[in-house]
Amino acid sequence: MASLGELERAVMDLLWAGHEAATANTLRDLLAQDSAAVDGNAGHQGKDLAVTTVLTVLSRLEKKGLVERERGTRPHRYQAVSSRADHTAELMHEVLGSAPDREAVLARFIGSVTEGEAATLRKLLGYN
Amino acid sequence: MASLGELERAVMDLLWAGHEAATANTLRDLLAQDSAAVDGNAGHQGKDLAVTTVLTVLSRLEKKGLVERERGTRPHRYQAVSSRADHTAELMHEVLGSAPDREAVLARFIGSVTEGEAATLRKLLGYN
DNA sequence: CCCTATTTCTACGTTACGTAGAAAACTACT
DNA sequence: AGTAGTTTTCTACGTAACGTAGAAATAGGG
Repeated sequence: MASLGELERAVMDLLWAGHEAATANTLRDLLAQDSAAVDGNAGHQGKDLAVTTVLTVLSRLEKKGLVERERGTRPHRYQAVSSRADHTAELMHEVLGSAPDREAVLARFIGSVTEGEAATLRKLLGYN
Repeated sequence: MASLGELERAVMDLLWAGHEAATANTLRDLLAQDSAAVDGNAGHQGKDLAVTTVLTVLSRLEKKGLVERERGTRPHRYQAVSSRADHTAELMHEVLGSAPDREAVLARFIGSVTEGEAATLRKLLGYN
């Protein structure tokens, strides 16, 4: 239920970028950043969307619980509820799910992780 | 691109069950199993679907690359291309993606894993 | 009080999915 | 071979999600 469309993801990317810096974005900010992304960026094309389009997407993201909106200030301020890393990790858990074969899944998962990441994981799992 | 609908997942569950046993399922098999699932099973309701419905779903799953169909035999035989565990692990990697913050994601992910699973992971990662 | 920026409402096109009828292809039985 | 039953293909419709945006309502600023 937490899958994102292409544009939704693009918007979340902008909001996530601001999440680190605890930035509260206005619609204008987002549109500006989006246009700026035209240069260089391979992923999303800065398609010069209508403002209402982005607004709609923001509303949908809010309904999905991914975005929080400050309604007090006049240009409302939008921000990601959680960091991209948190969100992604949550998604991973969702995918892993409550299958009866969780451990088998983890085994396969670990099997195809880079050595560097394996090292990171060892560190994270603590020294037994 | 590999997200499944409710019915698609139900069908995959049947096929995955057969995957272990290297069983090649015919449409009849699947329908029978599905009806059988009416008893007890909490998840999917054995809704007594039309045969064509299941066929359609199987075709879509085939197009998605999740199901392989033997066209030689007359009642075609359907089977999951990979085990559920493999598929799920793959999905997890897909979610983890090629983000620049892969390690951060892994950190969050590990943070919310049960102790039993953590132990499993340690084992899988080798004694370091 | 009026203009402009912002937000809300409403809506349309596309695609994925659940669902299945009609028809075609094939098997089997007489 | 002819007919009946089974299996597969083709086509299609309804719903929901998402990209997209116009029209209208709202709120500040001068």
